[in-house]
Amino acid sequence: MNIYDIAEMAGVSIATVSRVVNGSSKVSEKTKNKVLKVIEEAGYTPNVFAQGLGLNTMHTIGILVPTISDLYMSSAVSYLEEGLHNIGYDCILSCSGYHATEKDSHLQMLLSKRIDALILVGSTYAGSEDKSHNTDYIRRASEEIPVFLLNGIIEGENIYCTASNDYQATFDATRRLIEDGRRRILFMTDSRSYSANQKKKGYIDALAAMGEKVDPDMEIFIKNDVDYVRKSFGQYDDLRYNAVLATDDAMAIGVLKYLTDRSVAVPKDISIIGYNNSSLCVCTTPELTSIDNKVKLVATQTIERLEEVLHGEKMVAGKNVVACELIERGTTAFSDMDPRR
Amino acid sequence: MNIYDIAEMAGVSIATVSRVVNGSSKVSEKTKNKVLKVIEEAGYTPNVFAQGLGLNTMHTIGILVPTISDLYMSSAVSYLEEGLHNIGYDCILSCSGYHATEKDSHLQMLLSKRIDALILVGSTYAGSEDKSHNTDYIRRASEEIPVFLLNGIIEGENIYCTASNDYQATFDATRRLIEDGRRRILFMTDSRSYSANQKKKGYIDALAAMGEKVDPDMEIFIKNDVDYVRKSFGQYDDLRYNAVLATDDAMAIGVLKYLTDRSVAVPKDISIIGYNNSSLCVCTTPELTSIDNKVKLVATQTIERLEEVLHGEKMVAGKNVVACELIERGTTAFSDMDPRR
DNA sequence: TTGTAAGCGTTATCAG
DNA sequence: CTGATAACGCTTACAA
Repeated sequence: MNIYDIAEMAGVSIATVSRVVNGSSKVSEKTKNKVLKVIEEAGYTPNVFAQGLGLNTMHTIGILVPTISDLYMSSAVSYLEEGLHNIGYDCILSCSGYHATEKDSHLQMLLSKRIDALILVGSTYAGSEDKSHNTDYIRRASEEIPVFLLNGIIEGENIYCTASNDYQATFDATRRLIEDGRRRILFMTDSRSYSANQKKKGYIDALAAMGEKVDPDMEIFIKNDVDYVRKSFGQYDDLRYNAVLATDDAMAIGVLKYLTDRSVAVPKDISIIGYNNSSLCVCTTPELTSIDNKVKLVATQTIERLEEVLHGEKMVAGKNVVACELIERGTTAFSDMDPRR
Repeated sequence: MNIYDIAEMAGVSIATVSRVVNGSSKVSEKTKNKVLKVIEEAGYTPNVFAQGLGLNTMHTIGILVPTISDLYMSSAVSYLEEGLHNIGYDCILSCSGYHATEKDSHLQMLLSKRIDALILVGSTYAGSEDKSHNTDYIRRASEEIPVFLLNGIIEGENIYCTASNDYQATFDATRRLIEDGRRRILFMTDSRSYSANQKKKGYIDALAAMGEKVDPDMEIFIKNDVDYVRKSFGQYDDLRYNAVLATDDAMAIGVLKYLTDRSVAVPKDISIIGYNNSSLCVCTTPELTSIDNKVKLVATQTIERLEEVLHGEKMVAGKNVVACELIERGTTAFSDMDPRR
């Protein structure tokens, strides 16, 4: 069942059928209805491969994500998919893991599918200061199609970034803790990604701004896993911390669990702040205070930029930043003297 | 840069280039190397649209899921994507929501992309006894391409199902609770999907098998949301339940939160069992006992069946069932008298 | 408004 | 082993 069959049945040429299918205006109402009726009855669907060949697009967007089995990523992809669907694009999903060579090969696979644009989800694709993972492969991709980074920043032609302001978020959170009398703040992270670096910078700058000394021992690199953190956290006892700022909720919960096991009072003796404001936060006791990095907003704005770029708009902002919000729950108890309350 | 360019540069015909690209054996080592070198230097990549047109496939699998923003679904998709990638398929993801018309339209969108097979994730696609959502649209899809259900069962030609044995799981869990002296077991669900029905049946049959009376009031239909359950659960106080069996972890956690707020002792006075064994389970205090429905195994087996079917194997099992496992944590305290321990 | 015909870039069937 | 050449099913100037 192809366009020739329809043309014959309707007694018109294939060009006319094509025009009807594509909603071209230059078809008389009469023939249009005739053709539509035949299409309907025959149950005809255009062959997208042939369409793709002719138009050089299949209206497909590639989404690359380290793993979809992560609350932040799956949430982001959920919003992205919805937005793309609304503007008539399908999305092909690829999970690359965190390893550089895998990221590259998955990206190549996506590019070979002739996608119209590429969305990279998560700051793991934004490289970091130590050149351990570089971003050349992304730049190369951007020579072929527009590349959108969700929660990462790379400067470059045809690269469009939307990220939450993680620097400001940790800066504010750290200052808030210090103002509340917590001066020994543990900073926990599991990554050297762009985002992780921003968070760390915010933490350090806030310490400095508040006149506190920056102690490298207070920066902890650890696996982002509740059980792992819970079981291994004893090694940090002698740091005599009274607050914890984690770059992911699961780490924070690991600490909370550890402290609860040891009957340490949270938040009375130790305050804990997580990151992402995931659904895990409301499960713990006490519930976890967390920084909401506004994944919905970031995803929505990514789609808006994408739509602009794909519609050929010039002058689309290459960089977009969204403010985070501290969601206070039971693992912190800030005094009401804070100016922002 | 197309096959003609390469052919010219290499001084061969396009047929030869095509053979080299597709690794056909009938090319001399010499010309093969010559062509490969030219391809390498030119950075040529075959146009997948043209390939698709010729071969009538782009090696793409459609994955339909109600939402990717759900721990079970995202975990399933994660395993599916990995498996598909390994056997050379890309996946195009579509999130349909739970509404019948949307499910149908998203499925049509996927079919129109000429995918090689369709995977439906989650029992929401398997319909239910009340004909509120029917499964005709799935049957129709199966006339065009093989359809794979992950965690749902529909009988039919060209439909292949892999599901966890939810019936047995709730049957065993219920019996276990009764044997432990918990005779007033609340059953909570948020759905009338195939899977939800199986779970309910297991619960009811176990009650009957153990000589307990089945009280319809003990079956609670409620939203699967921690906060919602927590805030609204007071209305069930007079049911005087001493155990809760929920069809999803979030619901179970809502109850746990409610009971903790009211200082009810869990598991001493009330036992709680969740479902899915999600990452939420280890976050609560006490941690949540949950039924592990083996999403990894189900996904892996789905991919195995898919590979068989796509490789043209006849006699592929249309129905596959995987056993669940009760993961005991802090919200239950079964006595050691239980025969299975 | 409609039709004709030339691409789009492959694969695959034949001959040679 | 290699090369012409005909599909594959559509879009789109260009004619009419």
